[in-house]
Amino acid sequence: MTSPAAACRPREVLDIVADKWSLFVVRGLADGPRRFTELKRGIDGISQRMLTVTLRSLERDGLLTRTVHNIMPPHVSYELTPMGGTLHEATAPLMRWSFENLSRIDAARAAYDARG
Amino acid sequence: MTSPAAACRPREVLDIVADKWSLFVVRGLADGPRRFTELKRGIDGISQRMLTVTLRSLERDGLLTRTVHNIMPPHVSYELTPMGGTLHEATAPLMRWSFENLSRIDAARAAYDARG
DNA sequence: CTGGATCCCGTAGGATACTG
DNA sequence: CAGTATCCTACGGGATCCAG
Repeated sequence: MTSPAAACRPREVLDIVADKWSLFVVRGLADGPRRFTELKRGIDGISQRMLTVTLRSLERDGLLTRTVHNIMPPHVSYELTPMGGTLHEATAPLMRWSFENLSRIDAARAAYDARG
Repeated sequence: MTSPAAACRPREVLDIVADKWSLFVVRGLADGPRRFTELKRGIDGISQRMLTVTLRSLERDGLLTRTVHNIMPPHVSYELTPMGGTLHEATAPLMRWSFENLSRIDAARAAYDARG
């Protein structure tokens, strides 16, 4: 692509947001540490594989920490890092916007589809 | 904060955000109406097909309007609706977060990969 | 200039089964 | 409980050609 350096690259960070599950995991950890199964129960529709993959990715990005507590029985807890916390705060307006505009978007879609 | 309920479906709206190109298109229209080729030039790496697809999707959701000027040569302009404008505003904190944390994320990734 | 129509490939991601 | 390992399919998305 050889793009000029002038192009800022929100791409890399927005890929975190653009991920299908990342924001839901971040949101699931917003109120404090959670364990794997707690997280899975709290995120509707996520598969165990995608929860694992997403957690690994967020851990790699320094947004959450993974702590193994014991040998047996296995007990692993996940917790947002400070940076993960600020990410969650940064997404708050977007979340609010989502709730406030869901019905309007539904209406727009219906109208668009009706126009054929 | 973050009341536990709200088991709504942010999924549908977050899918807009989770889209690879939507936020870039919204951003490209933030300063006023733009034409197809202007948008394409402004969004680094987007293909003509994905720009078309993304524009259609955003139009369907009521986030932007498409206006065809019946002159030669063909002239189509896209413009954010008020709702599209508020979406852009809602993403502002996230954009700011991106710029502020890019280097930190790069460092976290490097450290993670080094440990691995 | 603004796209629509095809072709084609890589990968995201779901289902399932197995392990420490 | 908290994953890992496969398998497999759908769809995202790039390249290319064509049309109004």
